[in-house]
Amino acid sequence: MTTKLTLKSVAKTLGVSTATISNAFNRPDQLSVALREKILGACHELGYLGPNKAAQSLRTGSSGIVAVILSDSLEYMVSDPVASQFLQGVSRELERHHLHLLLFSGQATNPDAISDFVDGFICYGAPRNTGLIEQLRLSKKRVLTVDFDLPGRPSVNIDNEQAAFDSAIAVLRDKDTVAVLGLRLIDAARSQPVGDKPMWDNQSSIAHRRLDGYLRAMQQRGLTLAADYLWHIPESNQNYAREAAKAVLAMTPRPTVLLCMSDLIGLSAMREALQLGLRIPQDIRVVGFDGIAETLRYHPTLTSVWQFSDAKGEAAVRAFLSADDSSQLLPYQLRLGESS
Amino acid sequence: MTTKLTLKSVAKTLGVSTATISNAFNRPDQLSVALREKILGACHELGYLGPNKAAQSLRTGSSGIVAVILSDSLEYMVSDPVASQFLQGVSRELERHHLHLLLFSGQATNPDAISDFVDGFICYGAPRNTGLIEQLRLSKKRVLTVDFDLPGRPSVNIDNEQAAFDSAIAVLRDKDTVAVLGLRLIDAARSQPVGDKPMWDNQSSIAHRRLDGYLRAMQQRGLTLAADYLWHIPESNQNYAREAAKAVLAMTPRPTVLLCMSDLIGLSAMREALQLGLRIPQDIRVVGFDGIAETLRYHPTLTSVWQFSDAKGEAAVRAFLSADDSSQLLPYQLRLGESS
DNA sequence: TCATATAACTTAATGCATTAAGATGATAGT
DNA sequence: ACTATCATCTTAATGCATTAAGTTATATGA
Repeated sequence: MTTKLTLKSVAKTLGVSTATISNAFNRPDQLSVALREKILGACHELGYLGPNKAAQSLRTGSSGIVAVILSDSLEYMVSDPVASQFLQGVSRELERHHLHLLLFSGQATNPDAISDFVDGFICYGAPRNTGLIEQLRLSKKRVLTVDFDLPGRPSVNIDNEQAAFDSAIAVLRDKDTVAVLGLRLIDAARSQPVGDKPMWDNQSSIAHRRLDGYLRAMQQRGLTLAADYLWHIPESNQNYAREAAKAVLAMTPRPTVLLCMSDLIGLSAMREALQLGLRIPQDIRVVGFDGIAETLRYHPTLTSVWQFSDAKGEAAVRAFLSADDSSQLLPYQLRLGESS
Repeated sequence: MTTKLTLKSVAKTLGVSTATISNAFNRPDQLSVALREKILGACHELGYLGPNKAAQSLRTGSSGIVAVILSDSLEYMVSDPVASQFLQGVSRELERHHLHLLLFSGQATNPDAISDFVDGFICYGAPRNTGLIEQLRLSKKRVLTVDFDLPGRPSVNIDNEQAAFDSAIAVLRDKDTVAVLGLRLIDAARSQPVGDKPMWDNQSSIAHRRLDGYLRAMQQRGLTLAADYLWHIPESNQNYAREAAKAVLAMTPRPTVLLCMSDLIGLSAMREALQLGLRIPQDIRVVGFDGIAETLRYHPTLTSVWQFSDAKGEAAVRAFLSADDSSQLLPYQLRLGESS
């Protein structure tokens, strides 16, 4: 049985001190080139792959791993094009810095369980789980939030209110009947009109910021949002969206404009409208949000706010790594499509 | 400035030994109930969340984190329905055991970098990167492979050869002209006929096992596979698949059967065939592989081998956690659709 | 009453590494 | 020739916890 390989055992084998082996791996300037090469060669021979990272992390307080917490379930996130774009950006930028990505869902996993293994958290989307928010608030590690705010923590976001305003103002006309297909406005698992149910977390959620923007644009056009024309959709997915679109399109008077809080919702709404024999944009205009590639392949193309989620992922990592604790707003772009 | 919270500092504060604090968290039977509750209460007060996991992991050699290595890039995996199904299963089963999932791509990340933080590796799909294979072979941690074999390591898989045979034999008739749209058969970045280029890793790759199954079925029907009718597709995605399908359908004689190594390829091939005005299954029959939900929504529905990737993910985790080092073959199911 | 078992804690060795401070010998400057 | 400097390596304190073995005090039994 070969003895376990550690700094100590390797040092003894080579007849040098542990400090020297450590320096050979971490601080080349601390020893002669000849000895360093001899050591690294011998380590390779022996099969010693370098200092144990857990010990290293314990000693130095840094592990090179960044945790990305997804507000929704991993399963959902992985299938949502916006989130997966964001993840691509994060992953790319982390790789550039030779850091590793620990991905997990805030639904099921407890950050405390892994907090000691990571250098910090990038938290994507406002968690519904208030316990999680509390843990992040109290965490001693660096925490960066994306698409929502946490008191005292830096964040990366776009100006959702202004972006929503821009997209709505570009589409709305006098006399329009407007319906809003909103994302996660209340605490309900099915698509339904918001009615007078208590809204979720008015402060920081992107959905409410967007709603504010829509309402401001409507106000400016002299329009009001009728009671049942504001819909809650629990997740940005086709089934929930279709359900809502179908119901909204059946209402009297029928909306002439659908303001949708995601492109996936927008696309579903358009499909539903076409199925009913409505013409776009003559009978009904549709506005999305996010900017996903699928909207370009589909006809009519969807008017939407493009927010470049992959760049957002990269920006999030850079903000996470910087010492700067201020929050930043990223640029977005309104792109008019055939849907309006 | 409040002092750093550690076992030691908490122990001093409470006037007990570090061992007792440790036992309060890990071995309740080692101390009186009263003291334990007093300790846990005090820790909560102080904001001490429990023993540092890095130190714990260093001492005990176990961290509660399982790494899942994806042979392809994270970006791709996340968008492939088969892989994402698998991941769902893995994630679900890990959560049941209160373990955490560290997800990363074998392309960009070095397992050695995180090896010390995890309890082992579940490796999904044969990596092209031979360095990675070597690292996994040499790893001191537990390694379980899925969809390929590594000498001396347990694996989870289906019988790809037999499954491919079953699907082909159910569709093939005498006088058929057969084309195979294969996945990752050679080392090339574009879709192309395999020709006489050297095949990739004949031993364990699922693609070659499937090819063997197709060929055995053809042989049994008295058919042979003509030279340019075996195609390589670099990745299971729409663009690559369409390219290949378009080329294959333009060949003379035109194939009457397309054996496709994934459902995504099968769907793309059907779209291409319909676009050319061909009737399915009268003019051309198509067979897929994997079993993804999208094939049920599409018409004609695709004949395919269903392999229940989410159950495979769960099985992989169970096999990983068990002490059993033997490999296991999971059941699959041939489902005939309108495409044959 | 005294030996013995048990419950409840503590001591101290250990896991694997980092790093400031110290030791040693060679080189250089005057 | 003597001191200052530098390169090169070692010593030893430290990070945060686990756990076998040891210590007390209390309970049990004859």
